[in-house]
Order: sequence, then structure tokens, then C-alpha cells
Amino acid sequence: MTPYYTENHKHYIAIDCIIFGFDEGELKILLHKRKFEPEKGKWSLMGGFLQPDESIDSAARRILQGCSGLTNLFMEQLLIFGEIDRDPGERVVSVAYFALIRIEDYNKELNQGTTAQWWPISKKPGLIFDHDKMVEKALERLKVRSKYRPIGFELLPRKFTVPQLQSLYEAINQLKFDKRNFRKKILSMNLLQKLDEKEKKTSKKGAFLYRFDKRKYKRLLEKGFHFEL
Amino acid sequence: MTPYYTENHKHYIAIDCIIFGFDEGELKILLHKRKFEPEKGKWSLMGGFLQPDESIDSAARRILQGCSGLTNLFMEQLLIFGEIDRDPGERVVSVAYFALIRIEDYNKELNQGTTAQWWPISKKPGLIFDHDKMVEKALERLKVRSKYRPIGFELLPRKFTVPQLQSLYEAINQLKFDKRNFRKKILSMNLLQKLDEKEKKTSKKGAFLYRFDKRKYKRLLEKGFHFEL
DNA sequence: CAGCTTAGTGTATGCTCGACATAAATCCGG
DNA sequence: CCGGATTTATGTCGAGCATACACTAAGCTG
Repeated sequence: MTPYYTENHKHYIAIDCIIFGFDEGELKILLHKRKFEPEKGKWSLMGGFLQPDESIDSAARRILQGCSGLTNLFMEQLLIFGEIDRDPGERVVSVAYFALIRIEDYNKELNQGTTAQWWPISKKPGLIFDHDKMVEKALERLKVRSKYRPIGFELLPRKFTVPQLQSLYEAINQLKFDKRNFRKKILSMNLLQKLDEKEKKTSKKGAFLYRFDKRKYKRLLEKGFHFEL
Repeated sequence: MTPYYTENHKHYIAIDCIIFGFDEGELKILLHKRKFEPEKGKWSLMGGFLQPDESIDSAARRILQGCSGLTNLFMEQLLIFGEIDRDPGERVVSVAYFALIRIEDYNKELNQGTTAQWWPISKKPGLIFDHDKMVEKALERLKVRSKYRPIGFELLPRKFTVPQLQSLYEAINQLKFDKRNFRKKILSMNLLQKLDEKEKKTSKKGAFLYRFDKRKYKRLLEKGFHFEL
């Protein structure tokens, strides 16, 4: 309890999570209706307050686990939002995190009782406070990260087809890519294991399933390999 | 004063700035000796506490102006460091900013009376708390940013030579580049105005001075131009 | 069995990146 | 005054990479 510190003010610190999923060819985010004033009942990111007995990263993990039932998600600090009046109720500074979920895993955890809901990015409602700005920043970050790091796989089922992967990248970048070039590029990295099974839901012909080889990626990383798509 | 908020705890929020400069062919950072306990007298980043009447960005600007005398510096939020015990005195969460200064401007502001000192990155002393980690993250960010955005110019005098610019990029990346290729690349963007003056301090022959054309860059940006070096 | 839908494949071209050597200007010292 | 040293400045060639592009295969449906 050093005197110097006590001359200063303390602040509420919130954590807000932008949680992305991918389903039916669309990029989605998880939102819920705020449970208390101000702005009670309006759509909001999943969030909570920093507690004294946890680091900021642990707080984010706690919140993510609370709303998804899942642990070990991909998660990354985005930015801290610190405008004085961003929360009309009180001065609250908020640390935004962005996280990626496999929607299939989320469904398995039976989070149906919660008020949380997946919204396609393109149709999401307006959010409280500065949460829309947070989502915008998270989308930018997702674009950059997915280009230079193999994080797209965190959004797909563990077994996925090349066309599925391509459609994910198209959703993230809001662009269409050439089939042949996309395939060539991703397969040339030798990071996908081709399986013997086929996915037959979306096509009569069926597409081969692949799995992302995390171990191989880590080995290559150490040798100076640089993912880029 | 909403009841919900008051169930939660408040925290001290500090701002710490990693301030880069470039001089004598070396990348440098501005450090000072901490003025109070704990760790009084040890080397530390320039920092301060968030006040109730300022946003986080304003706090960073206030601190930067306080220690450099300069306003309008390039500045960007880096990350928030929130481990529980990062500050042994009290729980303090710290928002790290990285900033770029033209050392010539700094010197003009006569900051000689302060305890602040420029340290070449390669020779800097060990810092308090997690400040070394902050510097490391800032260096990574500087590398990425300088590659994809024209921020190197914030570290050089307004008029600079191509060899000076190259030496800056070499210092940031700890690599040597080919003279001809470097020149070709940077000049091909048409963002440098060649002046009629020559810089004669470092060479007998003298090198032409250039100026970065900020207006042109902004115009190009709007047309979808993408800086890359 | 005809038609539809999606998966899967190869090549040719242009362009960018990287490697590389020599001449010009000026200063200094002998 | 001349030779040597230092730093600036400049162009070309080849290789590898990214891009554009069209047809066949498989299997379901009516």
C-alpha cells in the first residue's frame, strides 16, 4: 500500500468478447441481450468485469467459458476502449478480446438455455455503447490474422473440405477466390492431411475431408516457416 | 451510480509508453529512473496513471507531451498488461503505448533537465516490472508497422536521404538490404519528393535530400493504394 | 437417361523480387 | 597536385510466384 498509488483513482474494468463462428457459409457473432441498466434488453457483446483475483487474460477466459461452455478457445486481446463516456452508467474502461469458436462444439455444449444468439455479421443488430466499433476492429483483425496465421481452422469442424475452407476465407474477406489457385496455395504448404472420408452433405459428388496438421505447423514454424494465404 | 456496477472492484490503471527515436544509425528508446517505491531509482518506461477526467488516449498523449515537450507524435495503443502481480506495490493494470519521436525535435525542446535518457535498444538496461516485455512487443509492432505503413518517416528528420532511410529500416529489422533494390522500391512508390539540397555530413559526395509527401500518400490511400516496403 | 450441381485438375503468361558491379563526386594526405 | 579512400548513385537479367482461365468427373433427381 504505497502512498504514491493512493493519490490516484481507480476504475472499473470490463472485458468484452467478440466471438466469431462460421456456419452455413456465413461468418457469425455471438450476442446476447443485456441484463441490467443502462441499456437493459439491448443487444450486446458477451462481457463481464475484471475481478481482483484474476489477470485480464483469465477474466477473458472465464467469460468465454461462461458463455460457450468451452475452454481452450482461440482468443486474443484486441484493444482497450477508454473513452470517458463510453458507458453512460459509470466510467468503465473495457478490454475487447476476439475469440473463435467451432459452432458445432458450441451446439454440443447445449448453450440453448442462455439468451445468447448467433447473428450473421451482415444482419447483426445495432449494439450498445461502442460495441459496434469493437466488432469492426475485430473484423479487421480477423482478416489480417487469417491471412498470416492458420487460425481459420479454429472456425471449421476438425475435418473439413477444401471448398468449405475457401468459403470461410471468402466470408472473412468478402471476396471470391479462384478454386484452382486457392487449392494449389493451401495444399502446397503441406499442412493439410487428406483423409479417406468424404463429406456428402453439400454435394452429390462428395468432397474429400482434410485435417489441419498442427504438429507439423509447429515444427515448420521453428524452422522459420511463414504461413500466408 | 447503478447498483450492478458497485458490486465490482475498481483498479488502478497505468499508462506506459515505449518511445522510439533514431539517431547515429541506431534505434533508441527513452527511459528514466523511477521516482518512487517500489523499485525507486531503477530504469523504467515513461508512464503515469489514468485520471478520471481523461480518456486512455488522452492520458497517453499527456504523458508523451510531458516527457518530450512535443505534441502530435505518432502514437498507438499496444496492449494492456494485466497480470495480478506485475507491480509488486499494488495491483495496477497497465496500458502500453508505443510512440515515435524525431530526436532532433526532442533535443530542440530542451528536455535536458529531466532524468530521461535515450538508450540504444541493443544496450538498454534491464527495466522494472514487465517493462522489458513491453519493449519487446513494441519492437515487434514497429517492425510490422514500418513494413506496411509509412511510419519510418516519423523517426527521421523531415528532410532525409535515401541512405538514412535505408539505415533506419536496417536498424528496425536488424538486417542489411541491397542499396539498389531498396532505392528502387521506395522511389517507385512516388511518395518521396527529391529536393535540390544535399546532405554532406556523412559523405564527401553528398546525398540528395528527400521529403515524404504526406498529402500524396493520403490521396493514394483513398484510391486503395497499399504501402509496403 | 438426361440434366444439374459441385468437386477436382494443369498450363501459360506476366510481373515482381533478388542478385549483382561499376562509375561519379568529393575530401584528405602525402 | 595527384592518388586513394569513402559514400552516393544507377540498370539488367533470371527465377519463381501469382493470376487468369475451361473442361471432366461423380453422383443425385426427376
